[in-house]
Amino acid sequence: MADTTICPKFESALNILNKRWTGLIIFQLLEGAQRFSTIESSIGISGRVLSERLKDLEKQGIVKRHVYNETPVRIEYDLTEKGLALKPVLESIQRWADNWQEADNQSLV
Amino acid sequence: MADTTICPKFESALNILNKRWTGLIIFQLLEGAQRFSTIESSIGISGRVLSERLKDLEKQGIVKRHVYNETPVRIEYDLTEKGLALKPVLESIQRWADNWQEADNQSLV
DNA sequence: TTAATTACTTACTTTATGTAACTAAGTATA
DNA sequence: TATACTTAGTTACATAAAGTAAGTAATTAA
Repeated sequence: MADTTICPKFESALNILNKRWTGLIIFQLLEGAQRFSTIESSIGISGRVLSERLKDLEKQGIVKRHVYNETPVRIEYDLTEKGLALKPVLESIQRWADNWQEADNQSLV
Repeated sequence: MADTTICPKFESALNILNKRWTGLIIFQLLEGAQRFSTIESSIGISGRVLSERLKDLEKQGIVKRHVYNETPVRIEYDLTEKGLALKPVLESIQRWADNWQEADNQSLV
């Protein structure tokens, strides 16, 4: 794949959103900290990919993992400040969707 | 893949952006109508996938294809009103990137 | 006649994602 | 004591998506 001349910050930001599921994961976490299994079932992602995404997002400083030594162990993920800063992005997508998307376009995926 | 309970319009909007390359294609077209080979080389996408994406985007009413019978034939793609309406989305991503992304994060893709 | 140009398509390879079963640590139950 | 349950993953394998490189069709130029 060739290098491009577009702003690298912008490109790396797009590379977060253009991976499948990341948008929905962040959207979910905007509602507050959540556990692995909750995210998994609420957005319908597979555990394999969720695990991969959360590690990516943690590495990028967008998500933070918290371990609570209860029984059984409780682990929660929440957004960092950097992650919370994506809220306007998700909101602008929501606005566009409300104005321009048909409600039954899911099949066009 | 399970059904989710999240707003279907929002989900289908995310499904546009979370396909690889669509964000960059739209970003390019925000600068005005462009031909296939121009988009191809400016963002570094392969012809195979670009062809696929442009068809998708056309089907969703985001991009319009214009044929000019010159020699050799000139074909240009530009954004529809619906496509242009994505400008604020791309701008909010740009803003987030400026504030939060490191310039050298490309490798984290 | 051969080559060049544009906008693709085709065949094949590599990477990403989906599915389902499995593991580890701790606790509860029979 | 052995079995089962829970959460948070991981592993192995299958399918789908994307990358690569070569090919095609139409038209024109050398």
